[in-house]
Parts: sequence; C-alpha cells; structure tokens
Amino acid sequence: MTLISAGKSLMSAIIEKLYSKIQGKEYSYGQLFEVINERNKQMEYSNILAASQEKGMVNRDDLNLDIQFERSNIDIYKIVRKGDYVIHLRSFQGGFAFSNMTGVCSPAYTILRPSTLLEYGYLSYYFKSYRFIKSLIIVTYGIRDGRSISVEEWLNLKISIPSKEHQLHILKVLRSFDLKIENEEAYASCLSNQKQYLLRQMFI
DNA sequence: GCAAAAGGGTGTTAGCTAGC
DNA sequence: GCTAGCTAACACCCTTTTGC
Repeated sequence: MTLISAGKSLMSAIIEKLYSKIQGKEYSYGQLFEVINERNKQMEYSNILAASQEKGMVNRDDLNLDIQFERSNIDIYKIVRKGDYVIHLRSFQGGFAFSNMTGVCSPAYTILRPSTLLEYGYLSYYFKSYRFIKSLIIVTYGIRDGRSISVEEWLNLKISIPSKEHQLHILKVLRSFDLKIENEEAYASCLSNQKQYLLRQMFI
C-alpha cells in the first residue's frame, strides 16, 4: 500500500468518524438546500463543467474526454454557482459533486444551493463518503445506467447539523488532510517524471 | 502477447407529460 | 401549439479482464 492510498483510506475513516459523531440540530435536506433550475439563456457562461467522481465539479476540458455535443445548445445548460452541490448521473455510485467554480453543466444534472445554515463546502466531504452513498440506496431506483435518485424523497431525509464553529473545525481538519494527500500526489508525480527522465538518459 | 469483450465514467438526446 | 422539465435509452471513449 502506498503512502497516498494509505492517506486516502485514513481520510475516509476520519470522514466516517467525524460525521457519525455529530450532535446538532436535525434538519431535513429540504430545509438545507434549494433545488435551482437556472438556465444559461443569456449565454452568460461558456465554461462547461463536468461532474467527476474524484474531484467534484471540474472544467470538462480538463477531463481528457472527447464528448460530442452542440456548443450552440449551451443556452439550455444549467448554471452552477460556486458553492453549489450537484446531483449527477453517477451520484448513486460517487455521491454528490461540490462546485468550487461557476459555470454551466448538462441539463440532466440537479443543482442544489445550500442555505445559510451551512458553511461553504461543509458537506462536500460527507457527500462523497461511503456512509452517505449507502444512505442514498433508499431513494435510488432503476438498474445500472438507468438508475437515478429521487430528489424529492432525498429532500425529506434528515441530517444533524452542528454549529457553524463546529462545521468550520471539521472542515479545517479535513482540508489539512486533503492538502497533505495532494502534496504527496504532486511529489509522487515529480519522482515519476524524474525516473522516466533518468531511464531515457541511460539509453542515449 | 494480443484481440475481443466487459465494465466504468461522463455525457447527450428523444420522447413523454404538464402547464400556459 | 409551444416550452420546460424529467427520464430512459443510448453514445463515446478509456481501462480492465478474459480467453486463446
């Protein structure tokens, strides 16, 4: 097991632990989120976002995927704003995606805008956790590709939300771990490049 | 070792329904 | 009749697995 995969496993365990111990006021998701259906009619945004299971909402250009679509159709795309959460086509497998940027996304997505009860990004880690994905089973229907999440039913589910101070504390802990893993990944990538370079030099 | 099949990830779009 | 919203079906590409 590499340091990075061990770090990721530890991160998952910490997320499980932190979010399972929360003692706060109970809210339904419907009280915490508003479903937004804002379309890009004025062609205000041209950067198209895609939901990746690993990194949340990212620029589609960064995905290295050749997706065929009519660019003139982006007026019907939905606007995702910074801080929004997105229910995407694979949410039943990878949880909900958090957006760190503003842009447009496929009309097949559901956009959730958090209320002021939530700190920026507070649920971004929880929505990717095994605990949360498991909880989606009761509001998921269909088989394989046809699977989708009943947003209406999900909005009725309950969750405990701690004070904003506690939310910030949890975020601080998780972000520091996240940063550590990112640094290790960057370091591993540098070492790999260096190895390739040295191997090339050996055979010149 | 290699080709084919299967599976996974991300998305578009056609068709249906409801509201105006 | 038009438009918007929703959903199932399907497209496309890449990676992994399987069988020979």
